[in-house]
Amino acid sequence: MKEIKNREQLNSFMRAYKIDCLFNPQLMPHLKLYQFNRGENICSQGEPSEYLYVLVKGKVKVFTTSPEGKTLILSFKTPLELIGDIEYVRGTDTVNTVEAVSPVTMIGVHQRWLKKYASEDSAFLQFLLKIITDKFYVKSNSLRFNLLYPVEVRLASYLLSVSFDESNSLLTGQHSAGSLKDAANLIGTSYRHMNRVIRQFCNEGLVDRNSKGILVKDREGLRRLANDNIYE
Amino acid sequence: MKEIKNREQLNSFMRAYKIDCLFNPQLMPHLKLYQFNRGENICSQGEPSEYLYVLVKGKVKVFTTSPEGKTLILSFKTPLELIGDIEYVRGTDTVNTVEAVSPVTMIGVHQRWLKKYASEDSAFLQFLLKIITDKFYVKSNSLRFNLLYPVEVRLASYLLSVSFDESNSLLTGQHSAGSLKDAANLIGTSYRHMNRVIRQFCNEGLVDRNSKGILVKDREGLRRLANDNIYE
DNA sequence: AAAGGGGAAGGACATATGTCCCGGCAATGG
DNA sequence: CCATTGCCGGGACATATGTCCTTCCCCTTT
Repeated sequence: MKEIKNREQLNSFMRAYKIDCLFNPQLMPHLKLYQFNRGENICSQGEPSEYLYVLVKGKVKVFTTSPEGKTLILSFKTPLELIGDIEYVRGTDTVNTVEAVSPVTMIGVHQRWLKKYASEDSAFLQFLLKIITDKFYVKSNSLRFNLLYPVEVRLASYLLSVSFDESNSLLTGQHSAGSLKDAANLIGTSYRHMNRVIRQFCNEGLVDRNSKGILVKDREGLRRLANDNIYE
Repeated sequence: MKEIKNREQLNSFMRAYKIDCLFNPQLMPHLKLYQFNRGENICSQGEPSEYLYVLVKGKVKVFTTSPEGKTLILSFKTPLELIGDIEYVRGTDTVNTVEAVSPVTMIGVHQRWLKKYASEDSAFLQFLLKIITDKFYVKSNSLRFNLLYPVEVRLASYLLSVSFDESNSLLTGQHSAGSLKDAANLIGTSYRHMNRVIRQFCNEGLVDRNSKGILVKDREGLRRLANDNIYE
């Protein structure tokens, strides 16, 4: 993570997403712009939550780790989205880990200033409400999707999510074996079973396997299989 | 549903849950107290959402119906809880069906008055935020639970939820065959498989099967099996 | 170059869950 | 009282997924 000290850029993001009116004047000086590299963690489960972030560019994945050490994917998010909102409202430690899957830009503000200047600000509260409510709605769908569809569909959906960012440009299309292990954990299945499904995808010409990992070949085919993408 | 025209009772509920300060004076005259019978629907998926309800007594179950006609349980709720909050914030039709599983008392207020008198009220907005955020948190856990545990555990959990109300008093302990069919849909499995699991429960002495349906025999045993109850 | 180590893919088997269907029992109507 | 209908429990089989373990390949070390 590194801070981008560019006031003009920060303002232009706020104008682009029409969020400049959400932060009252006293809050403005405490807004900062941050850049995260691909693979970097924005926040980690269990750690104290200090900042509220507004995702304005790039894509992140949100996942949780169970007591037994299994990880489970919760969602992928693209702008406009909030990170750390639940923790801010509940006053708890970070609930889920958030990782950048493409280069990510965020507006960050320390909870201290929000408590001081925004906790009575109805425009800001309404914005929080809207975002959290939408998140809740998405999670409801995700729950349904996960219980109703087999690993095959979830994997297709996962591959689409990590291969393309919010502008739909190809990120890599290439997934190393290491990241595949993650992927298995993330969609809630065993590595073994995932291999089975990958093999099936190879036979169907959807992806290709090489010494480096696997490569997405037929994006449209995957999309057809995934129907509706759960993870975003 | 029937309205209970008892101002004193309404006020005593509000005092008991310390929510009297949430509704500003203009809103007060528009609060009504409603009673729902066991089995009655509070709201139904797809219908326009008009009221925000505050659950102050009893227990409800929340479930969703997929395009293919499968129903899936989302949660059980006990006081203090809101019904219709997501719909109010998003301005959408009812997302999930909510049904009373015990006699239920709710405070209801039409969205029209909320929009008029409460949309800038930061105390009320903060309350909404808190409740919805908690809901979101619970749903995250539920998602994890559903993906990590087999039908056996979910069924035990379900039986506990529908057999006992919020004061933990026994509701019926008896589940008719008809309601079992629902149960299967609700926990996201086939009726056939549920029967298998019930048979297993019988062998283990957890429940008993008779001509009328099944009867919970060993509540503690079920609780042990369910670990942590997902549905509430 | 030979030997060893580590990780990844896939075989073999076990378990969980779904689908189809049949036989029995109870309610209903004649 | 008997025949019909419909629902329910459970058998048989199919499919999805998990677990364990062996084999193979690549890389490092000697």
